[in-house]
Amino acid sequence: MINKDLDKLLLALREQGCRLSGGREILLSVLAAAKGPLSAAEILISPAVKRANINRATVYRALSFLEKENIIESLRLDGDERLYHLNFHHHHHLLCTACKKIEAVHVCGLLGREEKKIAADTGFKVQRHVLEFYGLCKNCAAKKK
Amino acid sequence: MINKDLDKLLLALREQGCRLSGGREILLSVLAAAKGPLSAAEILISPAVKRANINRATVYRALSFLEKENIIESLRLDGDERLYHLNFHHHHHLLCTACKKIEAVHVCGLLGREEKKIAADTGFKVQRHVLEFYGLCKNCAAKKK
DNA sequence: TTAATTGCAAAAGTTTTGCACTGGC
DNA sequence: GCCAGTGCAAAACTTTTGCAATTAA
Repeated sequence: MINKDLDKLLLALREQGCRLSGGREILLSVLAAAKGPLSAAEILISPAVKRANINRATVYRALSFLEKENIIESLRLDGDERLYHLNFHHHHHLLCTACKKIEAVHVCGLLGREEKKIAADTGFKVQRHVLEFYGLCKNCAAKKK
Repeated sequence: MINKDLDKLLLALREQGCRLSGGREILLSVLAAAKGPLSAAEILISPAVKRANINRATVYRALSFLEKENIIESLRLDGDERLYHLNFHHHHHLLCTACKKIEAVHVCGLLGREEKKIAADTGFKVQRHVLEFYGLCKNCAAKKK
């Protein structure tokens, strides 16, 4: 499943006429294997990237390139760094403030309606949204009791 | 109105037993006068802060203190810096990707329901959420046509 | 008085850039 | 062969910290 998603994205890249360099492919495979969004720092210390000796500047350049091409998406959460993940299915996140775990969640229907309402009320034309939930995951909520 | 909001927050600060130093008061007045959330850099170059010669470190320390005390709220959007605004009414933002204007918008009812659903489905206990819309404001949308 | 707040300067952390070299197509 | 992509080192930018001096309560 992960590989199927990844293959689709690689195909999309080629179809957009982009070069698929070694660095970009490794980077995408790291993101595809990750359980949640990764920071540039986490990508840099991932075994695959270290093994291939991919430079910090290259990682940043590839990330911003892939984001521009809509292959990946970046998030700014409370922390200091930007987080990246594959842009395969649009989704949102549940961030546990205790253990820092990040889970994915699908919420969108209701925002579509809201966005239409915003357009009608204010004239603002929504192109995309960012929605993240902060709180306690099941485990941490149980511990706190 | 701005001053009424500000006064309430200053009162809240005192009631929480916090010192109300000159720096903090100026900083809050700058945030109160702003049309949208401000970055630390914008705060630093604001006339009031420059006039009072408030140090960069002081601004950052005051901001994180005030955030901890729930007097202000901070956001991470696409840009590189954190943005701050008074935490008077919880709200969200419409960010114009063309002219960078930021408008406030109130959306929350529907998220409350969604958060209950998340708790029921996943056990995750939502404490707060971040929701921001990116797109084109009325003016910019009209220009693009 | 005295504990909290501030200024200053320096450090830490993240991300970007210039330039010469390499590699994909 | 050509242009896009890369490595390296240095810079830029945002935010934090240690310490001595100051200030609000």
